[in-house]
Amino acid sequence: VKKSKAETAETRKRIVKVASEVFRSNGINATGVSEIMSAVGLTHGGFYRHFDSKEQLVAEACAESLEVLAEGYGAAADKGEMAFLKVLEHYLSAEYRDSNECACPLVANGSELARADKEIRQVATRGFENLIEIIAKRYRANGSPTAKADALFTLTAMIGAGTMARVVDDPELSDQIFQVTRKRLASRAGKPQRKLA
Amino acid sequence: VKKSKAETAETRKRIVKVASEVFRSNGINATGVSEIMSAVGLTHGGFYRHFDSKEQLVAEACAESLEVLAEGYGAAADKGEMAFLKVLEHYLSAEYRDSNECACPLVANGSELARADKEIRQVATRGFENLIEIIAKRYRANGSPTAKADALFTLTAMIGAGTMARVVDDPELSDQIFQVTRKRLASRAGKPQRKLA
DNA sequence: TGTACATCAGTGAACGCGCGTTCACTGATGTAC
DNA sequence: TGTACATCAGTGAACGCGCGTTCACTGATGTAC
Repeated sequence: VKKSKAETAETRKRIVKVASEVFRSNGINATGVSEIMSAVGLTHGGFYRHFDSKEQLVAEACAESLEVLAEGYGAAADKGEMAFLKVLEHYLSAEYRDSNECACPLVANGSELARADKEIRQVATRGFENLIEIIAKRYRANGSPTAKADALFTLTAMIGAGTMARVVDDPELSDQIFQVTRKRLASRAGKPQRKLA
Repeated sequence: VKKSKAETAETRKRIVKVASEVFRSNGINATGVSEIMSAVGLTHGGFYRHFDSKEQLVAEACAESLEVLAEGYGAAADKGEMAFLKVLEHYLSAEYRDSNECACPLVANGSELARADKEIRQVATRGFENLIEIIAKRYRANGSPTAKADALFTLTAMIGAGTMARVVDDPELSDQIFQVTRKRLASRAGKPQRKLA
């Protein structure tokens, strides 16, 4: 049942796309190759026509997630400070958390990625650096003399907040984490000389 | 080969202790019951004389890790601001990261805990709240009117920084994450009116 | 205090299960003439 | 343009393996008399 080259290429992309979603919602170790292939509508045996190993898929899925995230951040950043802040704050909201999606693999899979293969960590690092650059550019446009440091602090703080908001069992505490993080990151977003709220 | 009650109780504690270390270094899903029992010097079969399930052990190991962490934080906090800051900064240092230990399960296992059982998340939440209270008390002593918010922001930002410093493949970038986080958290530690660095 | 017996910590084989991966096979696709 | 053949995407059974958990067994511990 050979498929055309176009179909084959599209199937490969669909596998990566689906994997990026499933890994983020269920975890990397906890997700089997079969589960992904079923979600794509295929059987597991065909997987190795497209990838050398599960690890290769993890790397590509992680890259895909981070690229999509960067597109969103980049588009918002280009629309000015308010639009950008709005996107950041969306990721730090209870509604978004409760949607049971998590666009960011650094939040959804952070501690698994820290123990992953060299190749996977490389991909994660590149994606992280890319996000940092997008955020730093926004801060630079706002006149911050410490834009890269601002960006590093903002993004890592967001990742910590996103992670803990999902760990914590108590919705009120989870909301408080989001609230304080939103408030403090907004107050320093490109305005390094402003007082803390 | 029945053991005395004292021995049995001690064995149980050792299993929890060892598990708390192994889960933090190798991950929760990636660590088998056999691996932990071997590290304790026993065979896997005896595990269920002490615990109902692996999940129960995960919960107790997580609690143990967070209690030990809280003791360290608490002791440092009682010694004044400088001692406390020194401890916080230790956890945000390259030497500590490279020791391949990670005392904090919220960093080491964050994304796994977010998907864990109700009981495990409850334990993690209680441990997190306990840490928040210790940090908030320190900030309160420094005269901050927003001590709990300060503590939430500080700890979640530390968790994000610790996680990303371990994900990232490039030691320089990893060090930058620590550096900026140390600097900014120190500058606002209990001094909410101070300008940003 | 000494003896008889129930308890139960720890052993190691075994359970069913799902994992990542391989493989013989099918049949449509793409290519060479 | 039509035919013959090699390619290869996808199937589904099978591989070895390690997982969490169970269980019959051993023999020292703790208890009842």
